[in-house]
Formats: sequence, C-alpha cells, structure tokens
Amino acid sequence: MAYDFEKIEQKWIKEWEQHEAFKVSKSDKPKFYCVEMFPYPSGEGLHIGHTRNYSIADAIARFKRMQGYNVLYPVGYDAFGLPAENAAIKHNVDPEKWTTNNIAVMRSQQKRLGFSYDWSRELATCFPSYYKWNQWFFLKMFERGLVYRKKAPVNYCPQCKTVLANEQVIDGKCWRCKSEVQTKLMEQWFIKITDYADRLLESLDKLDWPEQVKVMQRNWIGKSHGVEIDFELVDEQGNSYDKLVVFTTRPDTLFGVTFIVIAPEHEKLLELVKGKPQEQEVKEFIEKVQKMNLAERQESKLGVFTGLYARNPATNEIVPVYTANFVLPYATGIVMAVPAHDQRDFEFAKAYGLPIKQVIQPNLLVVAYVKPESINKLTQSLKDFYFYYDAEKFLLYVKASSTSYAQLVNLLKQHQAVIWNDGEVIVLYNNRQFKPDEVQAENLHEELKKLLQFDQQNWRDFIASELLQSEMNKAYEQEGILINSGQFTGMSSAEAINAITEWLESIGKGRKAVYYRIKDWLISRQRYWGTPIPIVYCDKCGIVPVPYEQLPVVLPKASEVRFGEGNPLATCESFVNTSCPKCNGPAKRETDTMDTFVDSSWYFLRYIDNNNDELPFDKEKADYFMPIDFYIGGIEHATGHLIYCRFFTKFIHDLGMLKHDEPARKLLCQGMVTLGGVAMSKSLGNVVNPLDVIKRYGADTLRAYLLFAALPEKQLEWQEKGIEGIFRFVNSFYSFVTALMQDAIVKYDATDQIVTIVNSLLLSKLQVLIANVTQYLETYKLSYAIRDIMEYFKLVEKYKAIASDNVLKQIAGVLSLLLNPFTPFISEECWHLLGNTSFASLEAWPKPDESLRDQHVEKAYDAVVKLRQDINNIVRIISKKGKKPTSVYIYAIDSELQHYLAFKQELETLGLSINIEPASNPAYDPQNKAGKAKQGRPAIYVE
RNA sequence: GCGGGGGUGCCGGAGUGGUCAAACGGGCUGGACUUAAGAUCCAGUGCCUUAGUGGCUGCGUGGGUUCGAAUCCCACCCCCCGCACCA
Repeated sequence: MAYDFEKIEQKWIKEWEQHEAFKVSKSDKPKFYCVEMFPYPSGEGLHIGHTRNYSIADAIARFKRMQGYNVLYPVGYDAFGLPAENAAIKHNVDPEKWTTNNIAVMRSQQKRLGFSYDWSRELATCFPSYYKWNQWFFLKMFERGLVYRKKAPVNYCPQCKTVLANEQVIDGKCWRCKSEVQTKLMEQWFIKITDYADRLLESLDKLDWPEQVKVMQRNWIGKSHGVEIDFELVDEQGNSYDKLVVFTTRPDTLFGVTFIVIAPEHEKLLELVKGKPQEQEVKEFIEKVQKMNLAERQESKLGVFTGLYARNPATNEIVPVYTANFVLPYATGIVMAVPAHDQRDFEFAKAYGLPIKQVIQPNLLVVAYVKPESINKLTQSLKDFYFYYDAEKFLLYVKASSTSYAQLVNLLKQHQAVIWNDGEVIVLYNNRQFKPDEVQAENLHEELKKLLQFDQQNWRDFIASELLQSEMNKAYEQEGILINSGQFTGMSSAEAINAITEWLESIGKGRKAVYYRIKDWLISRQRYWGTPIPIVYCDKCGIVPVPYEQLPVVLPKASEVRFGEGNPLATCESFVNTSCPKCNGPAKRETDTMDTFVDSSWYFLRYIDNNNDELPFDKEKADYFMPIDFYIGGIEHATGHLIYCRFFTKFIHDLGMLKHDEPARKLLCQGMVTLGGVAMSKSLGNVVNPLDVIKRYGADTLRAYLLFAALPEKQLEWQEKGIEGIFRFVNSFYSFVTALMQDAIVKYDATDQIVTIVNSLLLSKLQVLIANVTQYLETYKLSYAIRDIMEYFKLVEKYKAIASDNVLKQIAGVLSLLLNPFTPFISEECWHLLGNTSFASLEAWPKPDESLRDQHVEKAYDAVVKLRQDINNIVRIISKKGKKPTSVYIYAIDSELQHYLAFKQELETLGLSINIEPASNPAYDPQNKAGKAKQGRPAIYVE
C-alpha cells in the first residue's frame, strides 16, 4: 500500500515556505554557492532534463547546508528570447505576459519538487530592474573601448530575421531554427572578447571543469603561434610593387613554397587584380564561392589564378598567386602553399598541375631485421608509413618522424621485435633469440651493425631516392630534417622554425605573430524581446551613449511596436525619437536589442544581491559568495555561455568590482535523459512529463530515481519499471518508521545477548554507511550513495525484529538525515515522526562514530551470510534428489556459538527449523558432521 | 580526418590487475503467505557437476604482457558527443 506522498509533500512545501527555511545572507560561516544554469521559461514547463539537473544541484546544496556551510542556492529565469516574441506574433499575446505566465508555471513545478531555493533571490532577466544592468555593463565596456560598432560580414538567419553570433552558428545553420545561415554585410555592435582570448585560455587550467569542456574552449579560442612572412608582388619585369603578408605556423617549409593562395573574401583581392586580364574570372569566382554553403565549399578544392606573382623571400623564386575556396579569412587571409608538406596544398597542386617541392625529410630511420615469414603480416600494419623491405638481407627500412616514432615502435614490438636505440637510428630485430636483456647492449649493437653494414647518410640517401622514385600520394605533414633549404638544410624542423624566423626578422621580411580563432562577439539582434542597446544616434554628435542616470532604456510595450516589418523597435516612434544627451538636438535610438547571452553572462552575480538599485551587486557580498562552488548545466553551453560568463567575470573583475576573475570553481555537465537510447524530444513524442510521474509516485521517488539510475554526468536511460524499485524503498522506509513509532514491529523472542549482537551489527554498519554516503556526496557519486543506503536499509529490515527499538530509532534518525539530499520530503516527515521538532533539512549532517564500529560482529555476520548460502546449496541439492528437508543442524565451534545464535532469525527465513549446537557436544548428530566444524565455517547437517 | 566518451548478464547500470559468474535496481522462474489477485518475504536466474564442491565458458573482435586480465598493452570493428579545410 502506497503512503500518502501527496499529502506529506504538500505539507512540507508549506512548512519550508512559511519558515523561509532556505533563506540565506552573508555570514561568518564558510559559504557554498550552488547554481544551476537557469532555465528559459518555455510554455511546456519543466521537462525531465531540468528535473534531473535540479535534483542533482539540490542534493549537493542540501548536503553542504547540513554540513554547516552557508549555502546560497538561488533560482531565476532566462526570460528574454525569441520564443516569446514568436508566440506574440503567432498567437497575438504579449511576450511579457506569456513569459511571466510561463515563469509562474515553472516556479510552481520547482516548488512541487521541493528544491531548497532561497526564493527571495528569484530573478528574471526581462525586467527593467535586471536588464538595466546589462545596459550599464554595455556602457562600461563602451567607455573602455570593449564594445564597438562595425560594418562587417555577419551571420544572418533569414528565418529568425536576425544576425547571430559565431557561437550560434552550428554547421552553417542557425542554432535555434536550423535554417541555413547567410552572410550579410551589416553594421553591428561587437564586444571585443578577443582582447580576453589569452586570459580566457590561460586560466582554464586552474578550473575543476570537465576536461571535454576545457578542450572545446581551447579549440574555440584556437590560439596559434606562427610567423607572418612578406612575399613581394612583382611585375613582369621582376620589379616589386606591393607585398602579400602570409601567416604560417611552419616557416621551416618556406623553401618548399610553390604558390600563394589568397582567400576569396580578402578585402584587397579585387583591388589587386584590377586591370589584369584575370579580373573578370576572379570576380566570378568570388561570387561563386559566396553562393556556396559550408558543405559545398568543403566539397572540393577550387580556385583561379589571379595573374599576380610573388617572390619567395628565401629563394627569390617567383611563384603564382591563386585565390581558392579552401583558404579562409583567418589570420592574414593569405597562405603560402607548400604542397609537399600540407595536404590541402597538395590536393590543390595536384588538381591544378602546380609543382611539388620536397623540403622536409623524416628524421628517424627505423631498421628492422625481419624474417620473410613475418613480413607480410607486418607490412600490412605499416601501410601509413614509408617503408622498404630488402628481401635479400631481410632488412626492413621504415621512415618515421618524432611524432610517429612511438606508434611505429609499438607496432614493431607487437610483432616480437626487439628495439635497440642508438640515438639516431632505431634498430629493431624480430628474432626472439636476440633479447636485449640477454645480450649485452653494446654487443647487440655491434652485432647488428655488422649485420646491417650501414651508415646513416647512406640510409638517408636511400630513403630519399626511394621517395622520389615512388609517386607521392599525400603530403608529409610531420616534422623532420630540412633538405633543399639553402643554409638551413640539415636542421630539424624545430631548429629551423626558430632559425628561419630569426633570419626573416633580421632582413625585415617576417615577424612572429599569434592569431586566435575566436572572433569578437556580435551582440546586436534585430528583435524585440531583449535588452535595448543604450545608444543614441545624433546627426551632429554621432554615436552617443545614453548617460548612466538615464538607465534603464525601457523596452516599449509590445502593443506599441509592429512585428513583421523588419526591426520591431524601429516601428515605435515614441521609442526611436529622442533627444541627444550631448547636444539636446533631435536624435534616434538604436533599435537593435542585445543577444540574450549577455543576460546570462552575469546573473549569478545578481543573485547575490538581487535588490540592489545602486549597483549590479555589492562587492563585499559578491567577494564572499563567489566563486560558484558547484555549477551545473548542459554541455551544449561549452563554447557559448560558458565562455561569455567567464569573459564577463574577468571584465567585472577588471572594473574592480569583484575579487575573483572566474565564475565557477567546479562545473558539472549532466548527461541527457534518453528513452529508447535517444534524447527525449517533442518531435519524437518520447517525452516524460515530470508532473505525471509525481502524480503516480511523488516527488521524492522521481528525484531519487533520477539520481539513482545513473551517475550525474552520464546518460540516463528512462525506465518506467526502474522507478518502482525506488518507490518500494521509499514506501518501506516510511512504513518502517511509522511501525517503529507505533511500537508495531513484531519482535522475535531473543536473549539480551543476541539483541546486543544485532544492535552492534546494525550500528557498526551504520557508521560505515555514513562515511560512504558522505564520501560519495563529496565526489558527486550520488547514485552510489543511494545504492548503499538501500542496501543498508535491507539489513535493517531483516533484523528489526531482533534489534532494540531505541537503536532502531537512532538508526531511523540517521537514515532520515542521510536521505535528505535525495528524498527531502520523506526525510523531513520521518524526522518529524521520530519526535523531532527541527527541520531535518537544517540538521547537522551525521558523522561516523568509530567507537561504534565492531569488526567482530561484522565478521561474524559475513560468516552467517556464507553459512546461509551453504545451507541453501545443500537444501537445493537434496531437494533435487526428491527429499524434502525440514530441519538443519549447525555445529559451531564454541567460541562462535553466540554469533550464530544471534543470527538464527536470519536463517529461519529459509523456512527450516534451525538448530544450532556446540560442535564439541552436539545433542543430535546422526551423521557425525559436527567434527567437520572449523573456525568461521560451522558443520552442517540437513534432514 | 582530429579530439573526447563508450561497447559488461534478459534490461538499466557497477566493477578498472586476483576477494568476479559480476554491486544496486528492474525483469523472469519457483516457493511461502492468501479463497484468489496484489503487496510482501524466501530461493533461483551461463553450462556441467556436487551435501555446503569442483570444472568449463564468459565482460565488442583478434592478438600480447602476466603465475593471474572485464580490468594493462597493441590492432581492428561498432556506437555516441564535439570540432571540422584556422595554414
């Protein structure tokens, strides 16, 4: 029979709320700041993914609170955004009303689930009291030159009718509606996040964030060290008249340049080809590339000759200049093409019949003595290497680079080869008779040298000629030794990179350079439901920031704007027309709004001081509560929100408003909830509504199930049946406590001595449980914690008929507290039933008491578990033979007799009459089994 | 292609050198209770063998290291996620 979870849960929701149980403020206690990425208030309310996310965070918050930390665990809503506006257009509702309604729905669901938020700190980004500070930060950035307006090619989504940030373009498609993104030349507002690229990269190392997120951010920032090299443009007479600056990370390949490629979107390209016979062709090519989408552009390498020629500063060779689709407007937008050592250049050279000049040679030569019978198997594995097998001498020569060397050696070891390394040349020998640990290394070397009769230079020449003879089918991109490179010939790539850079610098033809992949953050949006950008355009004064005292620039009501005619704010004359803050003359307001990712870049700071109208937040409070100690959200924010909020935090730090310069110490990205192996989605119709589950099982069961079914960061496969296991557990714990308090637990007749042993066992194992659950919570292994609690409770159930009620009450109390992070309602209810008047949620977290550990009893119990299995085995075997056993006789050695007696009840559940007798003096022993009794293993007789 | 994470029983999922035929939960089979169903409890749930035993097979596939491997190494196959021509 199910307990009345609805009644119990509603009761505690009310109690917590009335007592503001989870309200916090700055104090002397150590703090713990727990934040979940706040939700967008959609019309559907909370989905199961939110529920999982918040259940994890709430468990951590509750645990830390009970541990004595001053826990700040707030709640809020990311309330600006396109869906509200689209709903407005489609159903003619006010976005504000739509949003606040949705918030109300979500809020009630969150309350129903029992999350221990400090509700007094609730915020929503769509209210002027919040977005005023977005504008304030914008102006601060404007003052510092971190925000600027620029005409640039931008990503435009025709469906959403707005521009997008780079981070919002996924595979060339809009992140929201998946439409193909177009490139448009528009004048827009940018935040100079690139100024922070280095700092964003460097401080990543100190964060306790998932490695995957860090890697994604590093890649997104994409720092590359290289060299800019000047290639002079020359006319037919060989006179230079201009230059092209290329960027490369491999200056060591400079002598192998056979052409130059300029990106089609390079701003100087058209100017450069002006008047050339190729001008028209180049123009057409640029247009063609512009029309290509991402996939088409990547399909094959296309390009045209520009008619230009450039001079290689190292060789003075004149090489042609091309423009091609595979060169992107990254770094200088011009590359030096080295087809022998770059796969892209190689493919282009092949396609357009351009020369290929080799300048890097693999620097390691591996020689192996390989028996003919092994060679076939071995060479199959070597398909990625250049190699040659001399069948007469049984010698295998393999080219390797410093990077592929390890791989090659492993490969050869795999085939029983023995390595000997003389520094430059690796000798491998696949005859087991030559084990290096058996033969003196020197001897082996000499032995092999004689055998091989080689010297290094010969091998190099040999390999080089081998290479030249065979048609190259791919570029050699790894490092190596330079050849055909003038005074640099013979250097290793690493040496040459430095030497060539220095040489270029000395002749003024090159310089070190660092480029980043990350681009400035485009924040203008041609949409209504967002933060107005606090800028005014005056014919006389130009771009004028709105003065701080005039903030907020309030978003006009939806009824005052018209949708569907471009930028909605532009249709509201009372908004647009204003006066210039500088000259007081007529002026017009900026009608774009900010990307909503601005809103979410600092909300965790506003939680700390959400009613402040002087400042975004108070420094002292923020210094106390920051940084976030536990931040949880989806990994999809890895290169968006999670970079922006780090940037904002650093910027705010630079303003002197915050001691810290990183938002979150620890980040956890929860796994998705799947059904049938795929993510739940409306379009697939495989969604589970948390409210339905609550109706059937209650919030405690839902929460505990979500925490039990998988570790937080792992994918969780939803199994309706699986919930029932948790539901059973919650039910039986509740019934146990109620029965206990009504003295309704039926007791077995047991001696005091036996009761004492059982009490010790339960208490002893309880200490282990406390220690384990604590440990698991500290390390976010929530499912393990629940597993152990369930396992322990099973033991309690087994022995509750023997143990003393006062011990059981003690245990029930501890369990109630241990369960609080997972099933807070039943925790609170049971705590209360046990006679406590405080909130379990605010009690001190249990600590293990070592003095209650009793290794002897635990050992004895383990012995009984074994005994039980033994009896079962015997019973099963003789039952198969057609006998029906009714009694079992257990002959224990005298010192252990008490222990087995203590656990007699446990054995009685087997359905047999249990007789425990001293092995030394059994009352009944028809088959003389008693003599077999050993320590820890009593003898058994069944009949 | 590169980077990251995975492939374990009927299912979800633990386990990362021996204590593993494998936690915890679910399912299934048999038993107890019950007029019956449900709930609950007990037992079983790879194969063979056995008075509590012993053996074989088994953790994607194939090799290897080791006295000993689900766990370590190598290769291969498959799945998921991210990045994707960044010079």
